[in-house]
Amino acid sequence: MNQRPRRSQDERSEETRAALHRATIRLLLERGYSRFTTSDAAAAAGVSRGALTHHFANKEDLVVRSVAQDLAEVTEKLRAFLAEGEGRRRGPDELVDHLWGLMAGGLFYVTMEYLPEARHNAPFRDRLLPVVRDFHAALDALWSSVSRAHDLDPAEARVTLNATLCLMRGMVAQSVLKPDDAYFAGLLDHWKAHLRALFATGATRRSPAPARLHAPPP
Amino acid sequence: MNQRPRRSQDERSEETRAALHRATIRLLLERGYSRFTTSDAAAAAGVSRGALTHHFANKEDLVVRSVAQDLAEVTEKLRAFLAEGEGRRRGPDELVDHLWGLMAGGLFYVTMEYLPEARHNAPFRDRLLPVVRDFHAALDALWSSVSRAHDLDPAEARVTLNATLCLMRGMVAQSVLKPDDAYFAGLLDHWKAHLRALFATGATRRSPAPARLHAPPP
DNA sequence: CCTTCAAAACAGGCTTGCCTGTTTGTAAGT
DNA sequence: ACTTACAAACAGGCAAGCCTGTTTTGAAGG
Repeated sequence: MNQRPRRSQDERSEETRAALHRATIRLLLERGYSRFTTSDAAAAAGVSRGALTHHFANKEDLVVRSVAQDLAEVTEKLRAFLAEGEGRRRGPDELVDHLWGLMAGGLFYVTMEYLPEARHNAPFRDRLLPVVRDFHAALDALWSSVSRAHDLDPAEARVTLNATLCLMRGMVAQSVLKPDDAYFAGLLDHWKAHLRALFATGATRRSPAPARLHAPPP
Repeated sequence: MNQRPRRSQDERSEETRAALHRATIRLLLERGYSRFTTSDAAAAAGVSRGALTHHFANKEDLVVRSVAQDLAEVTEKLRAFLAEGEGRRRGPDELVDHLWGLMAGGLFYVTMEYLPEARHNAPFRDRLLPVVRDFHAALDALWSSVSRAHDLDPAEARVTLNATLCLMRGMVAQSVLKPDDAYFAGLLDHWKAHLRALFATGATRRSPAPARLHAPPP
């Protein structure tokens, strides 16, 4: 029937692992961590459970490496988006929309699946920590490029853009039990206005941003 | 030995249910939903598993009613905090600190435990929806009282304070895999400055807040 | 006041299904 | 030939729901 091309061992392994990575992320998104079984992962990837156990030490190992792979791909997509708009001085609105598409499009739903496990499973968390550390480092590097492109104070921009992601994480979490698109659109509009103000002032080094005009009460 | 006072049926039931509610929230916080078993809940509450099954139809029922109870208590605590500072015109810093204490002190960790289950278990979600709807309604009512006390535009204040909670949700989520207190302190400072600016301008009805000074790019 | 009895509250064992890690067996590459 | 990649059966554990008894309470009747 299907005349299989002769693949090298490395190719076979790589294809099997990649298929399992994809299946794992997809199943985490669609069914959640508690319903995610290694049998389902193998079936969804089109390989046997034996193949899975051969390539991954255990369930945690499969999830950690799948998440690492996924985050690397997300980083690359975001880098490409920012690089693409490098010359044409895009405003913050498009950045917000793109980040929201990323987060609400699955990234943070997957994150919400493994966070509880990470919180209660120390070995799992310890393996995940360097993965997300690298991800956050990559984000900070991207935020630096944004601050350079828009002449913003780098430290200020980093805080602001990290706050943007935190806001979106909270929104995605809330969206699970609050089916109200207008509410979230309103929050995004509010935030876009805030960012436009910060971007427009330039917020150059040492100059006080508008949000800092008022000293704390005595 | 211990001469038990004769309790009415209602008292017995209420005490048993309350003990199970408390144990459920505590175990969700400490061990997570996936590790949360009805046996553990009964043991932690000091009652038998039979007592649990008598008062709660199933595991979901126990969790939903425990969460509802917990959210009601949180609402009451927050209401008391706001009422207490009604006269003395507290600034937004104290509100942020109080909300952060609430969220990071357990509230959102518990939420993160049942959100994934709610996302994939439709009956569970359907039972949870009215519970959180009431909670959000109570919050909006509290935000209204804040906007009244500080002469803020009610709609603007509602969006801002809901954004505050979303930001904190995202921060708490991130804190699971980012052990960096300085990072979160920086985000909170940033947000406090933002709120101080909004509160100081008064942001009376129809008057443009500072964040709205700049029109979107053409 | 005391007895009686039904209903609610409680206690604990059983069982079935499922999922993980392991082991043993087979085929494909080098 | 020998190692790696894959396949499938096995064994152990665990938790939810169910089911069968036991105790406590409340109310009515004598």
